Amino acid sequence: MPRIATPPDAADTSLRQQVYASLREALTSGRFAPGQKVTFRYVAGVLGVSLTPVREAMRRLVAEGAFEMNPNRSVRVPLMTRDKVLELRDIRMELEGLAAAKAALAATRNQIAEVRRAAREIIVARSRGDGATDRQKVREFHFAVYAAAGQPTLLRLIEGLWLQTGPYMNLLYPDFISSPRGPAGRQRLIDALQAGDAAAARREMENDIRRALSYVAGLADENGNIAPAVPATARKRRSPSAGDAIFELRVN
Amino acid sequence: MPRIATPPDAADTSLRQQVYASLREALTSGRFAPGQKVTFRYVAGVLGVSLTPVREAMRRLVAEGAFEMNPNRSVRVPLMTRDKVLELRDIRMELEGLAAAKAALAATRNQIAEVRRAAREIIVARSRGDGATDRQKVREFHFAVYAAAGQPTLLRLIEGLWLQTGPYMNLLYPDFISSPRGPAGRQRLIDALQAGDAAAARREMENDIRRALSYVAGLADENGNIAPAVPATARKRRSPSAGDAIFELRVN
DNA sequence: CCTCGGGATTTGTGATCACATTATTTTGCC
DNA sequence: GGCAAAATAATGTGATCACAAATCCCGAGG
Repeated sequence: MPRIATPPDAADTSLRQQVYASLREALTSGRFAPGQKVTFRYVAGVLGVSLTPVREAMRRLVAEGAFEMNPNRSVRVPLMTRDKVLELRDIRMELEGLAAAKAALAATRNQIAEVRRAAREIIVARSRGDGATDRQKVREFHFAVYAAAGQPTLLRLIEGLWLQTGPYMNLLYPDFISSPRGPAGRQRLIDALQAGDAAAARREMENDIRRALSYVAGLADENGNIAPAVPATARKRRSPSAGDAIFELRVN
Repeated sequence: MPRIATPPDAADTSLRQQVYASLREALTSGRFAPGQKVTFRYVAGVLGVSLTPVREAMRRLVAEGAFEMNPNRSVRVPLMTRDKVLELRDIRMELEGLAAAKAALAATRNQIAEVRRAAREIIVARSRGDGATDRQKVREFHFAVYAAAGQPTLLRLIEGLWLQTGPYMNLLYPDFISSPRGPAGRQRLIDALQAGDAAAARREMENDIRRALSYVAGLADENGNIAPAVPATARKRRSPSAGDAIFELRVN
């Protein structure tokens, strides 16, 4: 198996890294509600670690835009607006289009096979109405392409962008996802990778992102807000503890 | 005065933020040598603060790619390779081209005036052979354009990319910079902004970045390395203290 | 019933300490 | 004198504590 662009912190076993991975997982799978307040001590309590690694992990996520911090120091899951979605759409079209174009020029046979496998699994999950697996496989499909581009910095940037749009991608279900244009587009993308046609690969990737995020932008209310804030945080009076099941520390 | 995209941490007076700004300044102005080892305690000693804010600032810079951390836990200024420059070139062409295109559609009269002013100051500095001011004004010119795009996430991404290429931009002096194509290109970019011609603005910006970073990539040696490592760190035996003059804590 | 104030609580920030691991220097042997 | 091994120093990591600012809660006053 050829090695593909491996995240540089693959062997990082520090608590900070585990907390970071846990929060990232929780964010992308939608276990935090938009607008929800998330305190350092709460996370530290649930994960059973001290404040130090939590602070560093959450500060990084703030820097990446996955959390936002008010000037009056409180960390929240960002609310999404139409303008923000449109900005992210245009950025993602550029970067993920670039990655697809590079992948068309650089992908190995095995890497293309990975892409193809993910595409098949999307169809299977979708036929079963399994939205969670569907989303997971869509992610694998995209990142199989991006990994094939062999550009580590580009991959890191794209991961950061997915972290910001991720919690809102479930808004695509079930209405948008039923369109038959998705599978056809993915097939054309695979064909372009196979043929080494960078321009076509870029075009297909751009179209995919444009369609999905334009749809999400269209869900905004008259104020431009999408998926409005949950009624604040269900304030925990008791001290949080492991097993609160919001998320878990992922041990490797 | 119309509001333009203001950095979200404009009013952040925390030590962490000041350390972050100081290190960023030191990196972009080339006060750290590529490959140089930079320890937490060293920075803390020079800036006269404890490890805590230094750790958080440097961890963020590692996440942004401005420092790199070996698995055997030592933080270094990254070495640049031809492949990395070419990857950054292509990413920057996409994102800064996008920003220029957006700026052409959104720039106000005052924002265009800012761009024009920076362009004039580049010419002045260059005629004086003042490389440091030249670099500073080139940066101001570019970011005046990006700010006019009014896209905060895009601006943040571009800042991160400049942080990575910044220390190597002085390699453009004095040979590359003497080309007369730079000023003419900037004028065409200004004209495109004025005319609201997004495609032309994007083209000029892309050409500018392509020329500069392709030149830098061409400076690589036979191993693909650019500006090889300085002879390790001038190891400090005595404990570092304020006034070591490598960089200073910027107090607001 | 709503509004405003004041005290208790929560929460992020920064400093300090202990510890394990890595790096460096010194020592001892051939 | 050269080299390996032990000792010493350096360094990142995580926990804990103190503190100030922000927030929350509750009751007095209208």
